[in-house]
Amino acid sequence: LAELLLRAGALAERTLGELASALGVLLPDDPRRGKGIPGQLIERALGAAAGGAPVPDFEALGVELKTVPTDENGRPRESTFVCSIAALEIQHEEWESSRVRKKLRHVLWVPISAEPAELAARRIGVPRLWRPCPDDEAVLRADWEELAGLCGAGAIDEISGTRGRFLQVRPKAADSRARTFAQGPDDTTISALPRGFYLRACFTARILKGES
Amino acid sequence: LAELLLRAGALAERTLGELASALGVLLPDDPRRGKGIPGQLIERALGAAAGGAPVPDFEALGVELKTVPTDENGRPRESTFVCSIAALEIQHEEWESSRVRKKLRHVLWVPISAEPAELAARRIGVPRLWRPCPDDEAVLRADWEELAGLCGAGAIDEISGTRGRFLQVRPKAADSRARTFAQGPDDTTISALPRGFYLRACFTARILKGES
DNA sequence: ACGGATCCATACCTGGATCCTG
DNA sequence: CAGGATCCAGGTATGGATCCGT
Repeated sequence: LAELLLRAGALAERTLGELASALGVLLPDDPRRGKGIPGQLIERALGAAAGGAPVPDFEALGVELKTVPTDENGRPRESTFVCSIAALEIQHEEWESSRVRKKLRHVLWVPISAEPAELAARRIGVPRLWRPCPDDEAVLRADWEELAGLCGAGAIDEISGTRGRFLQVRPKAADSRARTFAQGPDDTTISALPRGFYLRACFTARILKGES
Repeated sequence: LAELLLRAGALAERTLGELASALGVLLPDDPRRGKGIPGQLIERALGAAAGGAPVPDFEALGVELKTVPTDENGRPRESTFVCSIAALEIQHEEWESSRVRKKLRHVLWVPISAEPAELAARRIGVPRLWRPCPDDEAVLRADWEELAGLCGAGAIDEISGTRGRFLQVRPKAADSRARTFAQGPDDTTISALPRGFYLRACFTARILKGES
């Protein structure tokens, strides 16, 4: 853990362009074409496990890595994706064993300034290792239980991004025509837009400021 | 059904090259690079539903399409792939509702001479619409129950291609390093090579000769 | 001769997220 | 300004099968 923090701290003040050339990665000119690049560069720089596996980024430590784009004042510009929703299985899940809780038990946050827009010039900030305090976990749990409850009750299409105080449900798909199978009313199955859990920017702002 | 047979019959004696140019498809020179091309050309020529969906090729008719490569005497040169094995779910399946049985309930067989090797010169043969007779279905069922039973009991890695009289289990993967999750002994989960069900050539030979 | 190994394409899913318009 | 829409990569699954070494 100490080593992870050291290595992450050593990235602060460097630009993504420096990181990319050190790793031999070519950056796209248009940032819209590389939405996931910052996160993947930091993963590689810190030796995180590569995608796919259902394990934390730093498995031995149980630590998840999240990069977050900030404005010039260090405030998050965006919400943070947590995980996708398995819309047929969530009705059988409980908060204690949920994917959201697992992802958020221990997180290394790495802020990255989104000014300027050009990927190569964006500058990495000071990382912060975080665990939710009991009060925050209580809110996350309440949000999760409300949202997961709606999904499990066949009301996934009734959920809008306005629900939830820290945690929200929003689309997570290639486009709005994408479809997955979801729980419908009364044990039926419906076709629905794939969705995921996200942390609101107001919550991650508190984390980055050290108020959580 | 009559129309399907008419259209399939109209393909007999034509070459894959003729079909490909009629459909605007470019054939690879090396047949090893186009193992699935003959089947896909026939699918398109007959207006079968394209891949992906868990439905028969001709859904309204409940008919599955299978092409089979033959030697100069019309004997199958290869076994015929039926379907992949969902190695974690097969323990809950029964023959009556199995994917193998669904696929084989009603099949339009289209033989295609594999001489010469060059794809464009291969000639389509006379199609045959087939349903398994009760005796054959009894053998298929016995084979399936033996093989599926082994999978469900966590012995998928014990199955070799020698088991089964008409139906066998063989690898179905990009290569031998591919892995999927499978049922292990005593409710454990193991990592195993993906496998599929295949019909032996001795069985499809009888079908093509009209002896089944 | 045939059992194990392999080839191609498409779709879906997850994980990395940010874009953008009303 | 934030909820809905979207972008990319990589892995897995399935469906179309045939290749090839022992």
